[in-house]
Amino acid sequence: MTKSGERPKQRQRKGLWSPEEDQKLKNFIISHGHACWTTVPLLAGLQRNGKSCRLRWINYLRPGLKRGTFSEEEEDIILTLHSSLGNKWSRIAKYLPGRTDNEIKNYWHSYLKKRWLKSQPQLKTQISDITESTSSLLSCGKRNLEAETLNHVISFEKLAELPSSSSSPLPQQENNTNMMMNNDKYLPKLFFSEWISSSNPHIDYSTGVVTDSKHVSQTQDQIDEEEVMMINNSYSSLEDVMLRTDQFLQPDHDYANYYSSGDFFINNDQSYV
DNA sequence: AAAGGTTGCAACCGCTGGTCT
DNA sequence: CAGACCAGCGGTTGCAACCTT
Repeated sequence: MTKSGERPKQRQRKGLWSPEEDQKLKNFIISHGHACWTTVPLLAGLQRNGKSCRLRWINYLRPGLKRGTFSEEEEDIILTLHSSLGNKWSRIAKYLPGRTDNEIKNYWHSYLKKRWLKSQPQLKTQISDITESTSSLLSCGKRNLEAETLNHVISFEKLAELPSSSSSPLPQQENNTNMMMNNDKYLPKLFFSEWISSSNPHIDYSTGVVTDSKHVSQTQDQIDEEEVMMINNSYSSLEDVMLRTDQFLQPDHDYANYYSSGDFFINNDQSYV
């Protein structure tokens, strides 16, 4: 450290990350977490700045990230949320588990914006129609994915306005298929990452950060296994999430036990266990 | 096959707001 | 209260891969 508190100037690398750098960063954060991003590169032996490490971790290395193309449901969510939130990519990303704000932003600029511009007048009409018809559709039990997507999004938007509460984030809502009773027994599947972060203290899957030193000794295999489980979970479709929230959990189940046993997740054949 | 254009994505930059001293 | 520091966010850039001519 210099007199002014600056760290000694070290030649910092820029540009694409090498597999070796990725491995170093991943290993370091998995075993130590990141108390302060500016110290991470120093302690991990990387010639990068903390900001770069943080970005690399969040956008590429952290567990639970979904890779690959966006589903139609995800596209719809982005379009709908963008119409109400604007370019609030981080907020939009909160509703798409496994997707990063950067990924969503890139997808918007490269593809969705064009689609949106093309279909905007049509989209407005659709949304207004959907809004009008949602309550009647739901009351007669008819499945309409678009209507339910919108309803879902509206519910989540309200949720986002609430003060953060990891244990029980859901507001009381009536006549809404996506919001269950606010008693921690029924929750929509989209909140899995938040549940895991609260029920599994050593890894916060919303950021992928190891937070509890008691678990530092966890092996790479164990972590990889959890990562795979998380990824598998992320690939459940929005329809699964929205239409089956009443099925996938029974009252009185212990989420932490579900998580640790693996029973919590969906089988490959998409049946719930 | 080669050159030029386009696209997609990773990473950087600058700004903002929160926290600490 | 002011300044320093940091994390997070959104806009922008750079570049490799792909496509078109």
